Amino acid sequence: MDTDDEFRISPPHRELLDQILDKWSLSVLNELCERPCRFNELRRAIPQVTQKSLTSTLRRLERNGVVEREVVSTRPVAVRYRITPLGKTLRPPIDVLLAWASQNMPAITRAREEFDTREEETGF
Amino acid sequence: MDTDDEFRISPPHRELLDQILDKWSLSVLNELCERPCRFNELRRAIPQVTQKSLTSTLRRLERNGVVEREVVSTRPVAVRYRITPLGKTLRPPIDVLLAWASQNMPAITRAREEFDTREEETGF
DNA sequence: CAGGATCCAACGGGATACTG
DNA sequence: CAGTATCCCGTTGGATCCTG
Repeated sequence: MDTDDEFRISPPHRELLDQILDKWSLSVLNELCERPCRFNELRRAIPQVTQKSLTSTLRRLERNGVVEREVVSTRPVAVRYRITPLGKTLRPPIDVLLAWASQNMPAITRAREEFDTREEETGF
Repeated sequence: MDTDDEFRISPPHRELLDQILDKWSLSVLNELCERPCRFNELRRAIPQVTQKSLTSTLRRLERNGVVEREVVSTRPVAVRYRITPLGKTLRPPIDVLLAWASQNMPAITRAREEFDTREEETGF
């Protein structure tokens, strides 16, 4: 009876999604899907991200095995980030999600406007 | 040439995903996909959520048009939350995502362990 | 029952300065 | 170049008390 009552989304799943779908991860993955990038290339590609956030995002993605970090020992050092095979498998789910977002953005915008005007009338 | 260089994920998409894939939204949507629920039913169904977080989550989902709020004027009042047609269209994308998570959880767990032990060796 | 209001601690994220 | 280290602040989230 309690078979799936405790089931839900499960904290591990939740945590995983948090780590991979967070603010900058999608942009980074998007970028790395097209080509390997160096640190500052990524910064330029995603202008709004700060160095700190980019660093922690990359670390997180690396830890979860979807991004790979390769240090080229030149002078000065170069670091090359690339997507892993595991990381590539993320494309389809993400694309499905983004497709959903694109398709339903108009409906959602309308819903928001309705909601907001309803709030104004009621709230005041 | 700069055709899709500025493209990326677009803030609206990003914001949308933030509002719908956040910590509690998935659990709530999951619950409401099965049946309409009252406020305290949801609290019981998702024990870890606080009243405050549940309230704001429901408001957000309502504003985005994926959840509907119906007030039944009894004594005391009852409030019934249900998923909207738009909300139902979220199922497939979410399921794809969760399927990915389930399938790759082992690989990810391994990646994390490897990363963490590598860190220990290097860090210290 | 279904929240609103408030207080507070923790965390993420930005800005800045510095390093191998 | 690719970060690390610090400071700082705004937002998030929990806990608690209160209400129509």
